Amino acid sequence: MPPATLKDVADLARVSMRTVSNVVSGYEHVSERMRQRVQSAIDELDYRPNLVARTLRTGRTGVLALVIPEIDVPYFSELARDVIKAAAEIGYRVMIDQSGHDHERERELLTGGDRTMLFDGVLFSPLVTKAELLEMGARASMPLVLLGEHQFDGRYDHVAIDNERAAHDATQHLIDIGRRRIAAIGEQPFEDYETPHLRTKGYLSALAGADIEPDAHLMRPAVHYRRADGYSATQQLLALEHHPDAIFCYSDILALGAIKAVFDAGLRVPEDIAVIGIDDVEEGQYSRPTLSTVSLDTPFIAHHAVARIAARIDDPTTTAEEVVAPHSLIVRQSTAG
Amino acid sequence: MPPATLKDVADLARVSMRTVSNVVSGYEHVSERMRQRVQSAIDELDYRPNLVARTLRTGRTGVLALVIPEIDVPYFSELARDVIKAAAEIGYRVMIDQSGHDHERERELLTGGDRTMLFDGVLFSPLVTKAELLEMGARASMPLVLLGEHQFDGRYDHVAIDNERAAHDATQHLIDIGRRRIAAIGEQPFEDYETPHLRTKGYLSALAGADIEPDAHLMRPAVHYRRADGYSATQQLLALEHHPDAIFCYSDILALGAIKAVFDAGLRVPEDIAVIGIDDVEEGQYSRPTLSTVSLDTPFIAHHAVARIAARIDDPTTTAEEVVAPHSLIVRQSTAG
DNA sequence: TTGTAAGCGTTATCAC
DNA sequence: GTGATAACGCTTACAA
Repeated sequence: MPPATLKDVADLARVSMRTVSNVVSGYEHVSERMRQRVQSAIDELDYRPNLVARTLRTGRTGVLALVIPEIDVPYFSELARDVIKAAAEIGYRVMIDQSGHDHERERELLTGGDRTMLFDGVLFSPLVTKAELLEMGARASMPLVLLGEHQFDGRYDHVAIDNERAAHDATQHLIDIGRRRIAAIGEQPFEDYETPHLRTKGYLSALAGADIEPDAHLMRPAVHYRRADGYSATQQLLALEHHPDAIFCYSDILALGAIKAVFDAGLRVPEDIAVIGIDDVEEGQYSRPTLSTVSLDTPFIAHHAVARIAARIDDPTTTAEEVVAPHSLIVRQSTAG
Repeated sequence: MPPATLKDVADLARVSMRTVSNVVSGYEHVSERMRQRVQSAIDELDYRPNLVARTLRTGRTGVLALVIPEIDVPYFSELARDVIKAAAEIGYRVMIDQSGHDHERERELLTGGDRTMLFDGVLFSPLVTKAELLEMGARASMPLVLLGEHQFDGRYDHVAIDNERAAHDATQHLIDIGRRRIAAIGEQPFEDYETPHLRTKGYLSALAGADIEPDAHLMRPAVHYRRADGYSATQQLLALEHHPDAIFCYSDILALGAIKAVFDAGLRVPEDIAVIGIDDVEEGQYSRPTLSTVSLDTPFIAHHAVARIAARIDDPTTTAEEVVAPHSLIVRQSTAG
């Protein structure tokens, strides 16, 4: 037996489809008697509105896309959790799309690609470069909020931390505990991503403030921000004639990989090398040593991102806003002493 | 300017909508001249088929739902990654739904809830009890594949490891390295979930095989399978007069929480207490000590689950299959020696 | 307050 | 091989 339709309900209740629709969508001006009659027909047939038909008619799907590089990177899965929660609170569902570090795929997702109209808006945690982003802006047909990026040109809504200050704070903390040979892992020299650049800027400004000469050997790139990348970058640092006495990693799991590399080399964290990350993922509270980090307040980010996209869906002409999410230094064992 | 429709393309190419549709969907019997003419009109208008309209007509959305308790639990985010990948390979997209340990929400998701017809099938990693599952079966209107559960009654497709044997293997390994007071964390005594029960069964059978008397004090429940649950359960084990010399945890992050509790109490892993988990999440390769575990082959699980659901969508009458995923013991530092 | 009917963009059934 | 046209199930002017 196929699912009941609006018409079936109307026939059973002996009213018009219009009236049933009114009842279903909670329209105000329906007499109580009608409402009862219709409701019992709905119950009897176990009627559920067909969302696809509704969407075709209204143009609204009630679905948001969350585009992230990889769902199994803890920061993104924790962000996804918060976004799904925030979206549910205002009646949206979330479809997660993995860009998988693939620029082509990102572009496709943003410009609509082969899946037009499957969602009302996009929350986008991009890997794209500045140039690509601008180019896409021209084609993107959908409400868009950028997460984590800080490219304010008045065209997109943004929700991000102050990356430069966050990196500065982390580096400053390492200086404050007396470290001088401070390495940085996470720059992406061959890409025009804004986030790593801003973090490098913050790292360098903190060094400058302490009159520490930056050393190019201590700045290691990381193609992706995964544990293995932090591990191998740290191995290279340890192979230097003078290894660093501290490492600032541009993500927590990069830092967790770094810590393992330090111990595998027979050195200790934090005694020989202090390590700090960014993100404050739960894993860092259980690692040994526990991980010092810069906390990003993902619930805040998720809440504001969803609020912005909802506003933009309701009124596409609303002026773009830039929301700066708070961050805070969290000192744990990996930088103790 | 609103997006171009099939009709716009037809008008521009001076052909009927039928012909355009044929070209778009790659129908065979279209003359090359027609195809060219239509294609250039498509390009000129930057036409993209409206998936919602197509769905309304065909009844297929091309979307699968993946229902899991929490996306930010590593096992689930890694599973999600593999499911998304496997689904993409055969043209499906995935919408992730968090049940959040909420039975009511699970039921709603399964019976269609308020979101009928938004996806073609459901991949369900359930927390529901046996009784609920059977009850739902009656109402569920959608193709369904169960992940991780092992309730074979011929009604649902299942993809799962042999939970009992996996637990047996883990426990046996602890016995093999000479441990006798072997604790288990993860039973859920107040719930009728099958997975924990099966693991407990495997744990007990391994003990029995080694003539070790089970000790109720060494079997600690865990409401959820998060790090904090493993941590607190282990604290309770350590408070016993005779603490265990090994702990088998029903998930990896439970085990990671357990390891932290052991060290925080001034004891060592594996010297004082060996620890093993189940799942083989990446985090366990970077923890200190690295985590022994039972590996689940999530790509296998994802691949077969997606294949089954696709088969069931194509033919709802196909007989339910039970796919048993392979598992393998992985010995790392946390049980060395 | 309720009924009638047009139309959202496709695909599919019929003819030709 | 191609063209007209009727659904798919819903919302919403427009009427009554």
